Amino acid sequence: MSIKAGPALPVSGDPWRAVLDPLIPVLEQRLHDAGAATDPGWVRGELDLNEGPEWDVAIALHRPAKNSGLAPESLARTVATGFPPSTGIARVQAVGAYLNFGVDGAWLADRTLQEVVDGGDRFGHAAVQAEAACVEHTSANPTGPLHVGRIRNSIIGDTLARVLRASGHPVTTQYYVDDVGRQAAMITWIWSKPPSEWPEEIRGSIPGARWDDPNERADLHFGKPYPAVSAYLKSHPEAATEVAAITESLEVGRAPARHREIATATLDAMVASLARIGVRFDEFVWESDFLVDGSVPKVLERLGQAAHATHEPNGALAIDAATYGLPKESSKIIVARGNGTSLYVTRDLAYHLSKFARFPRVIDVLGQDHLLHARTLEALLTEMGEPRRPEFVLYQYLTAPSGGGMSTRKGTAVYLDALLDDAVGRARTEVRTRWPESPDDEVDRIATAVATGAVRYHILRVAPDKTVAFRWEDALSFEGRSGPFVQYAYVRATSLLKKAEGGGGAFPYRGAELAQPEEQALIRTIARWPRVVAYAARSAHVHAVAGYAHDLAEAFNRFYQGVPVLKAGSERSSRLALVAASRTTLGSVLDLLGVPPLDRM
RNA sequence: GGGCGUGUAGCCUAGUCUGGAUAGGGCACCGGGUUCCUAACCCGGCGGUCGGGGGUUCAAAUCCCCCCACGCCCGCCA
Repeated sequence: MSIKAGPALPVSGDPWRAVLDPLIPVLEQRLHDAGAATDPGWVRGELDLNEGPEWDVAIALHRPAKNSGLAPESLARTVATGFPPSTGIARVQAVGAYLNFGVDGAWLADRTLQEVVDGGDRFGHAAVQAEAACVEHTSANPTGPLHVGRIRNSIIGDTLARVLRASGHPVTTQYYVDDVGRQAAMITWIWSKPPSEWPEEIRGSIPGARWDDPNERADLHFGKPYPAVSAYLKSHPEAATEVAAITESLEVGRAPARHREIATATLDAMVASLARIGVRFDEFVWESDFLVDGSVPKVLERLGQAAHATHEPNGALAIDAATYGLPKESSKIIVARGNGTSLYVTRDLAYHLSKFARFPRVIDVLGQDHLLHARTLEALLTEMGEPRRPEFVLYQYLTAPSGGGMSTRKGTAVYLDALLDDAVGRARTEVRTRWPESPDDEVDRIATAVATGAVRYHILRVAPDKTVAFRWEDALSFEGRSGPFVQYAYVRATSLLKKAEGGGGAFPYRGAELAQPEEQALIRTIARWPRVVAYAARSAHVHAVAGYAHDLAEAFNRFYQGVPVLKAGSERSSRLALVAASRTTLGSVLDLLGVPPLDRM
């Protein structure tokens, strides 16, 4: 199951609306006159873009024919015969039980180019402001470098934020930093003494490089002993007790000296990795804040008085999970330990209350392994009498090349930085063969953008609820359905416009001059963009944007291949206008995907 | 055992919510294309029991039921 983000406002500048809106009542009237009245809204729901060899818009008439006892084929013929003129419609034909409408290509070209000129970079974006939204994503514990298994969260979250912004929502992105859980406590525990005093099992297990290299990045440095510590604690209860003591000290706001420093340094390094692929955060919310400001104790107080609260023999506070049908074997949700300290879900509750106080819409990007946590959170919100709910966007993890999850402990993790380094290296080789004379920093600039585009697109092209196995050769692909493919189309358009010396870039056009099949196909693809934005925002299916990006780039490449522009005759200006519109739309698409645009590559 | 998710050509994938015409792409493979705007491209070919079975329907990849396979989750971890 996947839980989708809610509705988005309709976007502006949709050329198809200018066709469909007036066509619908006409069609309804025709059906009525033919003796096949339809339910209100039926035509609007069924009539949609449905491209065929000779048509753009189609509707199947089986249903109204059946309801009225007519033969579908004859109904289609009756309705098609003598169909009155309608905006943008050039042809109406009945094919079997289908009614097909062909759009006037010149009209659509004029309309679409005008929309792009009017909208500019905001073509396809919402014209009105929607409610403020908070998108929480990534939120990985600051206990070591980010690996690729988690990166889907960051890229989907970042892209969703971009898509929602385009559809009119002022968006705040948040990274929820768990600095008070057991994992953070483990890091603090081991680093609270010099490595020379570490247990041999931990010190000896760190392979290769020095663990005390002061020049090492903080996430690698502080995270290095983590897997060994985790294993060590399982067989050393006295050490586990020490870690528990740290957890308790965090709970009351008395963190050990270096605790925050380590967490901050580690987080900074992780965020720096994400910045390489254009993922940025508006706010970092520290879990400890909710302990310090007293909101967690308040949550516990409310839960203690809740209808299904039970007190365990050792003093732990629980809520009866059976009431909510949660698949908990214990059928209890523990919200406070026997020693009175809070748990992740309790603190998350406080966090969500704080989000509800600020944002009309609250969206959480979560790995599907957190589904039960999401359900638990909802159950506890109900228990507290809180009516509001976050919207969850769930995704499956990327698995390791060997199959199975990526795990630092098992050594199956592929780190984000390693992936990016490889991608940049490969891209550099490609760029160098094309631009042997360019200076190194220029080659690096292009290679970095290409690598970023490849990696982001590789993640975004697949629906989030699909489990995908990470494979280097796929992630580093620069051809076919890839980020660089889209970047390349943008480069071609940019280069063309540069050579055309358009100055302000405003080229007079006449839609009637854009009649080549490649031109018409490209125009139809551009015209679809506003609907793609609206759909992606409504459904939280950001992969629809990636799919569209390929369609648009492909349509442009075919046009580029088949239709001369600079050497064209009287159509030159119109074609340049189409190139400019393509570039604007491609730029907008790249922006929403977070794939960097390039002027050459 | 229960919950959730996934299953579409050799490999990857869109479409499934909201049933509709010949199931779209990409990789790989085979064959073409550059005196011309960047060949990270374009054109053609090859390749499909939409996991299996039943059902509903004029019509099923799509909806319903059963089954199979794989992944994740079911902690006083996060």
